[in-house]
Parts: sequence; C-alpha cells; structure tokens
Amino acid sequence: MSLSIDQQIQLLSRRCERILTEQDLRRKLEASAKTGKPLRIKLGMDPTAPDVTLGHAVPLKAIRQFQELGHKAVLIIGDYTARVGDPSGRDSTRPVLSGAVINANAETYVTQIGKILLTDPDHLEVRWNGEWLGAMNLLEIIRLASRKSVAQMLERDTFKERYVSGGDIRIHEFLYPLLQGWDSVIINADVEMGGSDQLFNNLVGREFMKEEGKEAQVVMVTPLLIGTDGVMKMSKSKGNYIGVTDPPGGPDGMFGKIMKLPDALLENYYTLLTEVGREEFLPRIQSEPRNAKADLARRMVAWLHGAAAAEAAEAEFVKATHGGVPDQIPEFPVTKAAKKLAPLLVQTGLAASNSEAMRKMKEGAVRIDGEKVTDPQKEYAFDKPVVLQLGNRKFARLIPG
RNA sequence: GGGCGUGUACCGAAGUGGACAAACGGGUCAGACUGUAAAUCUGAUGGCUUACGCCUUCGUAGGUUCGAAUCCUACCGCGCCCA
Repeated sequence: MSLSIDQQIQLLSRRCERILTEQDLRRKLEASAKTGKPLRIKLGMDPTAPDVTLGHAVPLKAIRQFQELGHKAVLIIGDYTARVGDPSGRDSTRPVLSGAVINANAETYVTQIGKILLTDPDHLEVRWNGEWLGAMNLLEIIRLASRKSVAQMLERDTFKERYVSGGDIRIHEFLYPLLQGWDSVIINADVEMGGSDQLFNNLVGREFMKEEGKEAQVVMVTPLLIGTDGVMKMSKSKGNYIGVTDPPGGPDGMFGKIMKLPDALLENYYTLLTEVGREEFLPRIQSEPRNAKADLARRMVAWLHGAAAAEAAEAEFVKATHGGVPDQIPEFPVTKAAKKLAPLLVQTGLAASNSEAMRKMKEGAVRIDGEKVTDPQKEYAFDKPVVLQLGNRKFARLIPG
C-alpha cells in the first residue's frame, strides 16, 4: 500500500497545527521515496514524571504514522535537559530533578511509549541526550549561548509573561531551548514533532541546523490536548491527565475518566486520538454525546489495554452509574456492638475526618445497603455483612465478627 | 550593598488590632436533575463522638497587648527600583 506524497501529507496533517514548512516536508518525503532512505523523526521527552499521558500520545501517534510510512522515530530521552527543566508553558520555574529519579522515570517512559510506537530497531532509535550534552565543556556551552539574544528569548510568551509580571526567571531556563535545539544538530533530525508549546524550542533546532550547514529539520507541532478539567493543557503537574497506563476500569480508571470529560472536549479528542473521520464523529457528538463519549472511551481502552478490557470497563461503568455496587470492594471487620457510623467512615477511608463523615450524613450521601443514613447520632449494630457507601463511588463492605 | 514591597487555607486572592476558622473565585466532595460521572442548579469544604464549646492554622522565631493574620523585632523566601 503505497500512498502518494499528497496523501501522505494529508494523513500526517490530521494532528498538526503547523508544519514549518510544508514545502520542506514535501521535499524530504520525495527524496526519501526516491532514495529509500527513511527520514529521522525526532521527538524529545523529558523524564520529569513517570506517566506518559494521552497528551503525549498525540505527537506519538503522529510519529507512529511516519513509522508506518517507513520512517524512523528517534526518541530523545532528555535525561540531561530534565535537569534544566523545560520552561515552556510554565508560569514558574520547574524543580530540578536528581539523576536517580530521572533515570527511573526514563525507563518507565520507554516501556510506556512502546504501547504507541513501533519499537523494532528499524523504526525506533532511543538516545539519551546526556550522551552529548554531558560531554560539552563550558566554552562550548557559552558559545552555544551566544547564538541567541535576550530579546529573542523574551519574545517567548512563557518568558515574556513571567518577565512582565515580575515573575521569577532563572538564567538556566534560557539554556533549555538551546540544548534541545542542539539535540537536533547531533542526531540529524529530518522532522521534529512536538506539542505546540514546543514551537520555539523546535525552531531553534531548525536554525542551529542551518547554521551548522545541515539540511534544516521540518518542525511539526500538534495542538495541545486539553486536560480533564476542560480548560488547561493536559499535564502531569496539573493533575488533569489521563495516563496511557491508567487502569482500564475502576473509580480512577481510563474509561471513567473519559466519561467524565466535559462534552465540549469530544471533538478535540476524536480528532487527535482516533482515526475516525470528522464527518462520522461530528454529527454523533451533536446528537448523542453520551454515546459518542462511551465510544471514545471504548476505543481508548481497547487501544491501550485490549478489547476485552474495554468491554469489562464499560460494563463496570454502566453498573456503577446505575447505582450498582462494584464487584470488588474493600472489606473491613467490625465488632457487633452498636456504634455510630462516623468513625467507621473514617476507618474505612470513605471520609477524611469525623467532621466530614457527619457532614456527609447530613447531606444524605451515606447509605447502608442502599438505605440513606441521615442522623449522625444514630447507632448501628451489624449482625450480617453490609455495604457502607458514601456517594456513588466510595464503598466498603463491613464484616461483623 | 541600599530603598520599597510581598509571603494567607488544595490553588488564586481579600482582610491591616476584637464580631476571623478567616470574604470571594477556582478546585474538590456531596445533593438534585439528566442522555453521562457532561451541562445546569443547590449545599458543604481545618480538626475535635457535631459543640452557639474547645483546639490548631494566616512565611519562621520571639515580643507588645485583656486580645494579633493584622502592631514591633529578628530571620528566611520572592519581586521591583537604585547602585
């Protein structure tokens, strides 16, 4: 199945907000087709936290498309740059991580990325940028730093906003884009793929390559996936993310998290995370958003965990939203003596404190075997196992004995 | 090095001697409703065996006062300006 160059570009454009430049991309694709030499598609990942999110999955999926067209992904583990901390899209300085944490994170990254990319050596090359960055001496670093001006740095929104508002900017943060750009020079990238917040960094790579007399990389940026809060970009540090290794079901599982997304996000998710045609999903989102969302959830779980897991997760979800009790809930032994419920709610972890437990009882959120308990003073004796429940999502089975 | 600011609960942000467990917004949790755990509306949101009672909390440590998040001193972090 060989696609024309036009078809290839169309395919690759689905997830790309900008391609700089499309002419360059076309030229490279044509040259590659002629020579049979695969393009090198760079993606940098900072191992700052051990979870790959659906947000990362967007550029990864785009790279997967390149792989399937015969090209080679070059994954750069930013073990060195992680020690600088990417300032992109940040309103504050990132904490600098220790080497041990970075290494541990990097390993889990590579495993997780295997869920999305082809990982055979013909299609994937993994490099750690400490390999060359760690070998630079101070003189080289200073020379690298001399290639960009302070004004150029301050053009970036992320710095400009912080600068104008009197925020903190540390000197080392300026080095980040330079180091990332240098990576491109070293590995001879043909294309650098990244989220749109990476545009500046990636363009630095393009410029550096030109300055080094190399053929400049094409920069392709994907739109940012909005996080589960429906507002901010999905990110680990904001806690609004869905991880590719999130369990399929359960209260914090992938299926449930997707069902919990605001409806307004559906178009964004369908476009960036599936191959479903626009003309197919758009009307569906309009007319039956609930089912469109369930379909998306099913697709995501099936993609990352398999079809069986998707089915199970959906069944579990449906049951839970119809007031059912999950199959697997934690059990707690209780004595038979009559007692108030508040301390039990705390002991079972359903409530954080006595005060909260009593509050929730008054709000009508607490049930025993499905029956509302609203009087915090009332005492209960248990002679058979019962299900203690707070809201629709927190359960514990009490076993008298 | 000097001057001026600033530091509040999960986050943002009010409060500048008592009525402050601390406005407001976000988040979170819950209730109602629903096509969903979406949207919308409502309520709650430091702790204490639920009490118009007590305890802990407003950068840290002391101090003044009947009484301090609010005043003073020192220290720490951050910002701006001058050098």
